[in-house]
Amino acid sequence: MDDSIKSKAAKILADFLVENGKRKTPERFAILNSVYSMRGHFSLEELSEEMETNNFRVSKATLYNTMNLLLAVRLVVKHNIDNVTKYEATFINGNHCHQICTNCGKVTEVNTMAITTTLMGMKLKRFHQEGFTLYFYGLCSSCQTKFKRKLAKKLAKQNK
Amino acid sequence: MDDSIKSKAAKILADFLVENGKRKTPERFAILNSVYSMRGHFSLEELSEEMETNNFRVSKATLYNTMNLLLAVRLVVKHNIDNVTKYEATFINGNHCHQICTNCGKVTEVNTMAITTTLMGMKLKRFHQEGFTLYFYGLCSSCQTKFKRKLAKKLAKQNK
DNA sequence: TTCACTGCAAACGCTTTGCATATGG
DNA sequence: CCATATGCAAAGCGTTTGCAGTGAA
Repeated sequence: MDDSIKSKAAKILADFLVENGKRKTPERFAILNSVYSMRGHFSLEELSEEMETNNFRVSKATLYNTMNLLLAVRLVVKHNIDNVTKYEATFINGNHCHQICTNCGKVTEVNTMAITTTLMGMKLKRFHQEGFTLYFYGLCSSCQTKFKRKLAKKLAKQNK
Repeated sequence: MDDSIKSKAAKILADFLVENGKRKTPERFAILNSVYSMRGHFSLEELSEEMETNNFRVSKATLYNTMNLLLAVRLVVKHNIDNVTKYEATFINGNHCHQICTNCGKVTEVNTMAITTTLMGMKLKRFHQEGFTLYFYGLCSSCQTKFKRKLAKKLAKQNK
């Protein structure tokens, strides 16, 4: 991961902490560092493992507490898909949308610059927007073909 | 709630059940009926209460099971905001977006026809879209003013 | 008649909480 | 110094699971 991104993220966190009268503890920066070492979606457990490979152990309580801080600053986004919680660093990969297959549950990412700029540029009433999360629901390509085959079979049966 | 919407929803469910070799049990239709009697976001518990006022009691297992069916047909959408799960009937109020305040957690709805038509019309690669969910994150108006006051105080202090 | 569905209660696992200890400012 | 954070372990609670009984097809 690009270190300049990491240091930018650390600065954002530091400013936020000072601004809100919170402490700049080593745990918080170590967690942020690990978060920005992860690729794509990750669970708390996976994050914890990443931290241990860096020889930095933190308690679950601290992990949860810190992730909530990172969420508040939007250095991290949280997803809850099929009752599974995953996190994602926001600076990496920037704003992107997710496609979720309602049949098999597969999640894929879509980069849609057009949408991003439209949505980020939106002026909302009585609301100061800082970001967004967008999920598309539907059928992934392999589930589509499954359904087509199923349908074809059914029609063949009817025409017998 | 408009009964024609309820009966349309019931038809969608019935078709889905037949299509997938599932049974048309009274519980499933009673649950759907209650779902479409709710206003806005609701929890499973609130849904359960609504059902009891209709003198129809179902077990939690059945409630969860059925809500998953309704989610699969997209007769219902599930939100998980601040670790709280809420459901919402999709036919009522159609497609709309949510504004979530990252400071106080307040959730408000936005009707943005423009966005809806843009997003629904989007052709996604290797994906057959059937709907979407969009969340805007930022500061609600009252939290904005709070921050402004805080900032003003701070500046006044510095200029002393 | 059969197999999917329901109800019940127990199990599960993620998240929160309380308290003693440690530490940043 | 003291208010905030951390670690640990226990508690909490929404969701899932297993199994026996029920009922739709």
